[in-house]
Amino acid sequence: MRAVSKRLLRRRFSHLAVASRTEPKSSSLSLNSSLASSLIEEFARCCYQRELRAAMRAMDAIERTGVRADSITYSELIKCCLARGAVEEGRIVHRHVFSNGYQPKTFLINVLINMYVKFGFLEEAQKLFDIMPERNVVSWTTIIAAYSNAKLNERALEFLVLMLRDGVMPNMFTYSSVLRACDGLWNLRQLHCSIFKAGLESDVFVRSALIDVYSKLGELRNALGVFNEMVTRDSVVWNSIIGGFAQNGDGYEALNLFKNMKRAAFHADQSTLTSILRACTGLALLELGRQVHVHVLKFDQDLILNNALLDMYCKCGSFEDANIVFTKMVEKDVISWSTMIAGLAQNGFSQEALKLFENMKVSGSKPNNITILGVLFACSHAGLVEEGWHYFQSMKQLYGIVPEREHYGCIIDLLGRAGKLDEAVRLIHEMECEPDVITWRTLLGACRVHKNVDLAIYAAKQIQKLDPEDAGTYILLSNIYANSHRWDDVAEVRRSMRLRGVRKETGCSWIEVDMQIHAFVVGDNSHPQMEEINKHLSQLIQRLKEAGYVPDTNFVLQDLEGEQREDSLRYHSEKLAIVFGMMRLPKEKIIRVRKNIRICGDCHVFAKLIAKMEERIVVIRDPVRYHHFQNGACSCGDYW
DNA sequence: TTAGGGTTAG
Repeated sequence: MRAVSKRLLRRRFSHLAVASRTEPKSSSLSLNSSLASSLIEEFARCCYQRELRAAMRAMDAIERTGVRADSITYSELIKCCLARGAVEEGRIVHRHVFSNGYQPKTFLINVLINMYVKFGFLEEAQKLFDIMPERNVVSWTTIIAAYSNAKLNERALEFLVLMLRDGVMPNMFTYSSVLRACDGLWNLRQLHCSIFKAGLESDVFVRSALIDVYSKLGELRNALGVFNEMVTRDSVVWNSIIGGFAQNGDGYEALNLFKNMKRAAFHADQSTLTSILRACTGLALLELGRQVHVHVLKFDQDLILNNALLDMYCKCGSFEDANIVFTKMVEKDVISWSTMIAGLAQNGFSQEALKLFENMKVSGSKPNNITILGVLFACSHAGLVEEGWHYFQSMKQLYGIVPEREHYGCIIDLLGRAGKLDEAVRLIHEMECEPDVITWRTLLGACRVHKNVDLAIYAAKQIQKLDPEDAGTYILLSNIYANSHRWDDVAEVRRSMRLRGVRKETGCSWIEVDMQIHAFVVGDNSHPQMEEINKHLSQLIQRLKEAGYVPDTNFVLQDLEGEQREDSLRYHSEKLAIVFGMMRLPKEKIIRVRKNIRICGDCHVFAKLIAKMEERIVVIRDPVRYHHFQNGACSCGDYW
């Protein structure tokens, strides 16, 4: 126990001595002021040391002497209850506050409301708020913040309107709370205007809330505008803007802002590092991620940060590192398990993912909808039809998780890949939720693998009904026609694309070498070493051909002939990136390539052969999964 | 007495 000096107690609780002299006394009891003073001193000591039970006893004793504790005394006791998480004692104080028909001051009711809010009893907070004779800005702000935090956005905004009608002016506390309740740009702009009119736009809390909400709505230019206008920034504001860019998939800008943050002499804390890890994850920057890991060690008990680290290693294709972090983690939650399960599944270790799911259940952690998605993904990508069905059908019964569109999507993928296209279509029609573009595109992908042209056309038409601008559909359809040598239909698809202004996403691959990112796009010769890369690639292809490699021209979209067809395959961006990696990275280093569209069959064969012939490990991450190439094989088992 | 930032899928 801490030793407390009397001087400190007097300074902190000087008001109590005053209270013992000024508060109304019971008429039937004469006050023994010396007894009250000593009890008050005992009460103050207990509150200061958070000895709740002793403080409650002291409060009882004080009131038995006929002294009613004042508002500040009660509020100290409520702080004590909050610090101890003592709900029942909080309720007892509540009863004391209102005993003998006493009408407490607005200040004290606010404290009680705040106590119920912090304990999570919103209804009780609301009841107290309703019976208040007078409500000040703190009363309104406390209740608005409570609804904002509970994600009851409409209610929070409704109370702001009621507050204004009541003639109470919101302050910076109110605005920073209510901003989080904005789920649309219209509300946000209105509030931003009100903040400006009230002259509160310079408050750092309000600014960080504005940055955060603009970011969450994807309005990064507005978020950056608010940030740039700030004269004085603190670390939370920096974290808000960095997090905003990281969460919206602009890792480059997040990293750039992080550099500026360091230049402005701010240190990275857990929140900063989490966002930076997310940026590394999005850009597949494993080496930078490893450097961030060194800083994460300072916060090795931080669960959120460790989870971000797990995700970074999984998504950057280094499952070994993820496993080391996961094993060392003292605390694991459903996100840690789900990240690892999905990470294993995406990296092609389906059986291991399912084993980990069993371990998770043994550990007592309860799976959520995302965990099950990872499990179904593992089954789907390994062609485990029976296991997938089992998990899908039991998820509601065992874990109370209602299948959502994404879960159906995994099963449609599972059935489709296994060639059970009719069953996949039947399931789409039986879904409890409406199929969306992704559902139909999943079926379309399966049609392409199994060359079912008629069903592909049906699926594509469903997609085009929902989204006539979807470029992916045109590409897949064009692919199917090309593989069936239906060049007239290919031309028709391309004509429709031109008419609608739909453009195919250009394939791009990235590779990190010496902490620099190198990007490769078909037909773009701007890379300074492109001549050397092309030369190296031609030599490699020649050697591969001598070893039996035949370019698979079925993946060529255009209706080209002979060598022209081969050429368009030769310069696929992932091939350029792999060759560049071979040129620049030592043999023991893994060649890690990130791609914006899915890997084609020819590049897949190429990577397998290169891995064998050059004795290298190649990892390619496409938007859906990872391919680990080693010894002439891929972790996906050629099923993707 | 009231307020701000970070993690899993899609």
